[in-house]
Amino acid sequence: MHQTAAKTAAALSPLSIIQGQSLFAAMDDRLQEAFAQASQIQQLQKGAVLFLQDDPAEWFYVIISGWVKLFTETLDGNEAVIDMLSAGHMLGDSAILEDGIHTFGAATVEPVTLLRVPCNLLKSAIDRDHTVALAMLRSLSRHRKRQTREIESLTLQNASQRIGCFMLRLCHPGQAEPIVLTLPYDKSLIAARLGMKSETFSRALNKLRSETSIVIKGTVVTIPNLEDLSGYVCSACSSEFPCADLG
Amino acid sequence: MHQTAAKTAAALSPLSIIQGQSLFAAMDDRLQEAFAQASQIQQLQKGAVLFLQDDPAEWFYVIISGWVKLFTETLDGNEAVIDMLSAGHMLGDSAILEDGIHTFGAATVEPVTLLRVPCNLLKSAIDRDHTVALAMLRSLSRHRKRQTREIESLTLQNASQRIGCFMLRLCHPGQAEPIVLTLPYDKSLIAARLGMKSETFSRALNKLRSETSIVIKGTVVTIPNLEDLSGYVCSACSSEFPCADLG
DNA sequence: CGACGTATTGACTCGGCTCAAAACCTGTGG
DNA sequence: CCACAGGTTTTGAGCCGAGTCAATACGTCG
Repeated sequence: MHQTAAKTAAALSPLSIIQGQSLFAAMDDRLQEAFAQASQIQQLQKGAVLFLQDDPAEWFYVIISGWVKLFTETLDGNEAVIDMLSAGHMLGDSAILEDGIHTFGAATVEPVTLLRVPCNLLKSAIDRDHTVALAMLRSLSRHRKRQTREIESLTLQNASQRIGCFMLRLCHPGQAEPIVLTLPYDKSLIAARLGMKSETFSRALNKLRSETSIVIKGTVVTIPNLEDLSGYVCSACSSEFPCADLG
Repeated sequence: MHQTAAKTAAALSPLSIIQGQSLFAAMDDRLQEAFAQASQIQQLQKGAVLFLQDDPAEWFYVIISGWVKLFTETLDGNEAVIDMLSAGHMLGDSAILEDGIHTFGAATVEPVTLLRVPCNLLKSAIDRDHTVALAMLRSLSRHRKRQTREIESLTLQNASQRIGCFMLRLCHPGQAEPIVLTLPYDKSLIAARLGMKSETFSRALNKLRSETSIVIKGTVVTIPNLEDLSGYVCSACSSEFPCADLG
């Protein structure tokens, strides 16, 4: 898993990371250099907090390896997991458009490598450079779509369907059956991510097992028949299976 | 309510509507004129469909008066109300960033007056004009914030709290107690908007009545004590009462 | 007054949560 | 190699919130 980071460590420079991000792809070389100069690669342990809700946003982050969770905490101490992000995703950048205040918190859930980039640099790049603003628009829009699906999922799908939906999103379109995949992080985290308790997750998984043909053994999931699963899951959703997951 | 539209009908020109929108505020006069030229004012009956999910997006809309509901329908025939919008709000514009396909449906829930604007005009304005792109970014960002609150609300608040939250958002910050307000649309619609059935709404409203000091009589709500209500509602949320409602 | 649509109430079911106990892993040290 | 400690996952029993279906009340408009 994290060997990926170690293996390619030699090839890892801020510049190369930046060039791999669609947000930066449209920038000219000088601007990319400027970003690379101002950024640092960070290695973090499990459970490290990148920032908290209402913090002033100094940095945003690009994930190089590992999983990061976005969350909010309620006054009475509950936590809602808003999203889980992995390699290649950016986070915290949207604070630029929110008066420079983070509207959610972010923490690692395992050892994570990431690139830390100053917000003000991005802010001025957007203000100055039209192509950057357009790239940011595309990024925000993708985000919006993701969130809309989230709302739909929470309102219309039950626990088992949400779990099935989660698994379908781990499948790549052209894959041949039977599809074998590994759950990307702890079940209790998946549960939180899907807005349920881990006990409920466990039971709902059993139900999914009995209602479809999938097989779960530890963290390994086998899907013998995609149609069977998607039939069960997508009936309570507005779009059918290959419901374009948005990077 | 709708007299507002009738009264000011004389002053209503596409141009004046457009100039009242923050998205268009930054445009120069010529561009505003071009938009006004290409737009039309429409009067619609209750239940009119503006567009459906997956429709190619030809137009987007600015609401002049009345309420419009945004929704998605699942394959098995359920409907989720994503948002309810009223005068001054835009809708359908985000399709520009989604390959020109609407990602939700929109329909009126009462007689509505609106301005219909061609999408391609906005699309090219964003592509060409940096200030327009920035305005669009701000608009999308506001939208994103709204959605995030939605997700939080659905995961963390129970039915009564969501109803209370809905009422708090109808209050204006500086208002003196007791606050008297009128529900903006049918209770069954509010229920759908808050992701619950109308029976549940009715019961949850009773509960809210018994747990706080609010008084409901038909469509009129009286809040004798804001703190009392917000204490009940906001404990299950990440931000406290005057949780900036975003236009 | 009667009729229709909206809102409420009642009785029941079911899904998901809580609390508590057992089972399962995984890594550590003897 | 085994035993054990720590965490994670699963299972069990009971509860509560929200959905369903059906019946009743309310309001408003003709």
